Amino acid sequence: MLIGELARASGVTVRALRYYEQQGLLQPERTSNGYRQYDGRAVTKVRNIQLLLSNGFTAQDVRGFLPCLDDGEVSLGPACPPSVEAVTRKVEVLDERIAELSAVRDRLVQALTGSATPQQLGTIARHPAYTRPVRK
Amino acid sequence: MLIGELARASGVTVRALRYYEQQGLLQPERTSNGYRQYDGRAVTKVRNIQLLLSNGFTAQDVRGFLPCLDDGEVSLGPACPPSVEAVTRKVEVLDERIAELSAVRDRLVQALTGSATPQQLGTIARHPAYTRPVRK
DNA sequence: TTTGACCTTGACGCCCAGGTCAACCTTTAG
DNA sequence: CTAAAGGTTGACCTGGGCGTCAAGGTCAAA
Repeated sequence: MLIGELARASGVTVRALRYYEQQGLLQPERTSNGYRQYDGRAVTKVRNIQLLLSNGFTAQDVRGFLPCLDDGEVSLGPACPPSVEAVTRKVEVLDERIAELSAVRDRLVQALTGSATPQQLGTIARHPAYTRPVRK
Repeated sequence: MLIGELARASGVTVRALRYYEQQGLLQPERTSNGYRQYDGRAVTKVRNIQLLLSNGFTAQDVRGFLPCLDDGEVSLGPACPPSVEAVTRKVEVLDERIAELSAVRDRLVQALTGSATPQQLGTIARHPAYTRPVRK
């Protein structure tokens, strides 16, 4: 799979793909003529990268996430490079972001329905009870 | 409440506050000597702004959100300036973002627990069943 | 063999969310 | 009166995530 094809398949530009590589997020093979060669898993990988970048994470952040999101065939569990506690912290960061966005969402919905109750107003900053199901 | 106090209270810098104002996100009063004067609701408002900006939304996006998140005392329901369908679309955008982040989170947790099942691997891009409770 | 589509590596440019510095005014404390 | 702390505008700078040429190599089709 060449770069243009990957670009179309993953919905990002060729430029972005080269940038991701430069940032150490992708390491494609090279064909004999120097063309970048990607395998099928790159599509999902690139989508994940774009997803995280467009949600306020930096390329450096993403470097920390990726090894644990990769293909899924090998190296899962505590075998994924970054230390377990590092990933755990990232999960916590994600939970925070999700909670915050959920709070915003709920307030918008309340605004729409016009059913905002006094208790729930102006409380976005102190996250209203949001609990993610903790996988145990 | 002067700008420095608001900065400390809301956890952003003075510079950021002036930038927000320049972007039309804040309209503080001015004291006789030209100092910016904010009321108490500004704290929550600023936190909301920062929250959205740090989650991949632009200042322009935020301009669209704010009137419906404001103080909460008046102008809720379909009385909030942006058209109802505009806000509805923003809610949808939020739902997408939340779903995507949740998917990433779940995959990270799976990587941690080492219990990733084949069906759930490589599926981040096609959002695994995530359903926000739709307020009805 | 020439055209066109695709690829390569630079390198410069842009936008956005601020950081930083300069020059200056205002108010309170000593 | 003077210093310190906080405010003002204006201007330029920065870092991240690309957009956009420029100049050229490769390859299949006509």
